[in-house]
Amino acid sequence: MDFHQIIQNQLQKACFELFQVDIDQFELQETRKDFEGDLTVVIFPVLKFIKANPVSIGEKLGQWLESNQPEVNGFNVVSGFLNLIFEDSYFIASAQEIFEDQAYGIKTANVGDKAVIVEYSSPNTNKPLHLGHIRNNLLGYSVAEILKASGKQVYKTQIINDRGIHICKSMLAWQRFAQGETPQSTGLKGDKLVGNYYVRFDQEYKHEVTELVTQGHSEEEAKKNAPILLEAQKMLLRWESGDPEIVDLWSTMNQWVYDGFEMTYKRLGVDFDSYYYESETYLLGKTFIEEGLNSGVFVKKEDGSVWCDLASDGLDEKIVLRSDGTAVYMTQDIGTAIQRIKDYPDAGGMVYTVGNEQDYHFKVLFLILKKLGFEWAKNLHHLSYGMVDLPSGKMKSREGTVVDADDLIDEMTRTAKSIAQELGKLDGYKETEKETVYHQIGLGALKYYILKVDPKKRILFDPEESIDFQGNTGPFIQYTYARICAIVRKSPEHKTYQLENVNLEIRERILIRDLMKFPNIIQQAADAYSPALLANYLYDLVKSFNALYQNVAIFGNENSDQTAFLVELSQATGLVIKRALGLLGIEAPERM
RNA sequence: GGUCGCGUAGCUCAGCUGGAUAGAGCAUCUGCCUUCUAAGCAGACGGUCAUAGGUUCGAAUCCUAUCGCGAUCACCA
Repeated sequence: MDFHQIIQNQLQKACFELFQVDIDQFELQETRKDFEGDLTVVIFPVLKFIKANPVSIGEKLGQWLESNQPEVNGFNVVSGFLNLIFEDSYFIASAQEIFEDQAYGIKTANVGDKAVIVEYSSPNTNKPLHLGHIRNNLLGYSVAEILKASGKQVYKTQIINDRGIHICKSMLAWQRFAQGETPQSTGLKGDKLVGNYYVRFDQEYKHEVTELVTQGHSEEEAKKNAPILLEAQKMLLRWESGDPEIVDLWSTMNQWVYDGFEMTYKRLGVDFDSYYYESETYLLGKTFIEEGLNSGVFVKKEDGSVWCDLASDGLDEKIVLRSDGTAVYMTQDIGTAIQRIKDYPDAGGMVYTVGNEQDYHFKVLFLILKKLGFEWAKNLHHLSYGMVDLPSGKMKSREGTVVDADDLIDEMTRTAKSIAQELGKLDGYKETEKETVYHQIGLGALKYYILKVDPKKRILFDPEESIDFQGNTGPFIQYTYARICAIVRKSPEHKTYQLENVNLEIRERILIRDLMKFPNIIQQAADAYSPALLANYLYDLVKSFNALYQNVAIFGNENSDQTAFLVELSQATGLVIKRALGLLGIEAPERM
């Protein structure tokens, strides 16, 4: 049973015995570092029930707990705060439990519980992944891992936008200008190759537009009638009619892109359990429009278009089917959601990792699904995140101001390498081992930098200044883990210690308290869909550890029980750090 | 204009189910490498928590208004 709960119950009992009042909720919080104590009871809320001086109430409750709860060893009252001091043995025993628990903090999924589908990444197939996708991927992956750790079965998936005019643009430019180039012939990653032709299309298009304007056409007209655009539109029609030549080229080029994406995912360390493609799902929603019409959720207008009236929910009307009977974005998303639940019958909800520019869309989508009467519709969550901006402003692919995902990963790895070489770490390692560690550190820096920020806030990313390796950063945490590994490596073989020979100073108590919070933090992070919560906890933990282990000589201490305890405590800390890093998708090198 | 989000130290961010003196890192300055990894530790400097009201024993946190920044409001995706 949770210890806080025990104290809660005891306080209730104490109030009943001492004051004859029944209070079932007390405000408990961790004692602030600058006061003596471990757990604090805030007395003020109690004043509503007991008319007395808060200090005297605190004193009485403190005394009662001290004599009735063995773990409570002492207390003090500062203004309206009752600080409880726990027995050393309570902390030592807790540290030992953590040390021995092979899966500390991680719950395994209950068989009966509903699974969760987490969607993330979901790129277009006409250009390579960039910094924005990196935030999306890291968030989605990490949230999926956190949900798993909180005891849920999770399926990771994505929907790939593999159809539409933008794909045709790349295809057309490739046909015209590539002279049969392939990823194999050029050595380029497939997504980069295709992306180049997307850019090439745009150049050509702009060129044609200016030409038309000089010939005397209006700009608006020119933009609509540039020959290359008209041809791309024709190509889209041929694709839709299933023209084998076009479909063939389409699937070849898409495969190049997928291969390229897969390489980037691998480097990022993210993965998926399944993939959905819009080319296969874009017709799915239509059948449900029919059902919605029958049940009165949707209405058909005279021109044949179908709408959902959300005015009673404070929103406006939303179109769900065009007058020509074709699907819109919303139609597809309705269909895809339903399809996914069919594909994963054990799933009871979904998380969509999509940028905050689509807040309104998802609000509407979830509402419509609810109105259609799906049981799982109440468990849909939009994991909405802010843009990643550059100092120069928004990233714009047309202006060439995007930060490419692969380039960024390379850059981070290179920086890690040069810093490590400067510091003379990793001497005596094989070249391949070094490269692995550089990659781990470079990516650790990037991932932590992005994940530590509250998802809903915008991130300002300065590629020039790159990312720090000092302070509140991934490498700092990885470094601490590596140090712990060194302590364990160099410690005398493990011996058990005599409890009574172990002394706890304030810093040990703080560290153990931090460790004890871990399961709770996972739950909170899962509830809030926020890796940032976990990242910031991790930083606090590492700070606590460093503060302790910089000022304590572990080895060479004549009290060998104390040494054994400190080694065990650092091992327990290492365990939690590694696990927490894992939930953020960050690897923990044992030496760096 | 309507709706939603954000605004905390020079910079990047924590803290937000109301609780003690608002915390870190970077930058600047001062110490600490003959003992487990100095990617570190200890310390100094730095704040009208956008502004103004309100709620109460108590507000960075909740409510209202205002200002600033961003997103969104298509028979686009």
